Amino acid sequence: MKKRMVWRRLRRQVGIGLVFATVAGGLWYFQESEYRDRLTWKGTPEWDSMAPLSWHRVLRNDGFLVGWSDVRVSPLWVSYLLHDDKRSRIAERPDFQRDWRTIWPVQPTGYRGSGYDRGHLAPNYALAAVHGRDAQQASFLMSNITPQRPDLNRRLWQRLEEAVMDHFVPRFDQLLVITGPIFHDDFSRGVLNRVGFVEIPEAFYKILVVPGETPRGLAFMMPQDVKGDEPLDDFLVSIDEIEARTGLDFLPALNAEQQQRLESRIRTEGWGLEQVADLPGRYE
DNA sequence: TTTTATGT
Repeated sequence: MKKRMVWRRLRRQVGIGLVFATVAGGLWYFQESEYRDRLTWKGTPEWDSMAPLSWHRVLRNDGFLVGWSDVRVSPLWVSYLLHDDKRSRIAERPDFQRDWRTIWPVQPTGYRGSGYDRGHLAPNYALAAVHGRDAQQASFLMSNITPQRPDLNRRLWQRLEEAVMDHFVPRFDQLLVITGPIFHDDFSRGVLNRVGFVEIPEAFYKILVVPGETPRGLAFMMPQDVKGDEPLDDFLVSIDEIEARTGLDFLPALNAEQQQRLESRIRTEGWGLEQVADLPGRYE
C-alpha cells in the first residue's frame, strides 16, 4: 500500500527532473549556438560519424572557437573571423596557460626539450589586433597549441599568417579562417608519437573564406618538414582534400551547390597571391 | 606591430 505511493511519488519526481533537464539543456544549447554563430560563418566544422578520430567538442573562447579532441588530445580545428579594423597597439605576449576544459593535463611546460615549438593555431597577433586582450590571452591556452617544427612555425607558417593579416584581410575586408592539424592516416602511428599527451601532427591546414553571396575560398596544407622560405603557393590544396584528410566537413550550413563550387578545386583568381607568396619572413 | 626556446 504505502510502498506504491512512494513509488508513484518517486516516478513523478524523476519525470519532473527529466522535463527540467531537457528544458534547461535545450535553453543552454540554444544560447550556446547563438554565441557560436556570432563567432563563425555557415556553421562550425562537423565530423564524419564513421570516423571516431574526428569526433570533438567545441570550446568557446573570446574571438575564436576550438574543436577539441580528447582522443588525439589535440585541437582538430580552430575558427575565427577577421575584419579590417586592427588596433594600433597590441599588448605584450601573455604566458602560455593550462586549459582546464581539456581533461587530459596539457601543461605549458610540457613541450620543453621536445624539439617542437608550442605553435598557435589561432594566432596571437591576429586575435589581439582584431578581438582584443581577452582573445589574445585565450590564444595562449594550451588547447589552442600544437607541436610544430621551428622552421615551420617561425618561418613558413608565420609568413602565411602575416599574409592573412597584411594582405588578405585588407583586400577583402572580412575573412573566416579555419586552421588545424593533419595526422597520419594510421592511428597506431600516433599512439606514441606525442609530446606529453598531445599527438604530433604530420602537417597543418589553413582555410581562408571570404563570406558573401558567392564566397571565395583558398586553402593551404603545410607539412612539418619545411625549410621555411618556400613560395606559399607551393602548398595550395582544395578544401575537399583537407576534408578527406581530416574527416571534417567545413562550412556545413552552406548549400550543397556552393560547397561544391568552393571546395572542389583550387581557385586563386582575385587573391593576389603572387604579391605575397615570396615575401620573406620576419624571423629569418 | 605578427615566432619561439634557453636548466639563461
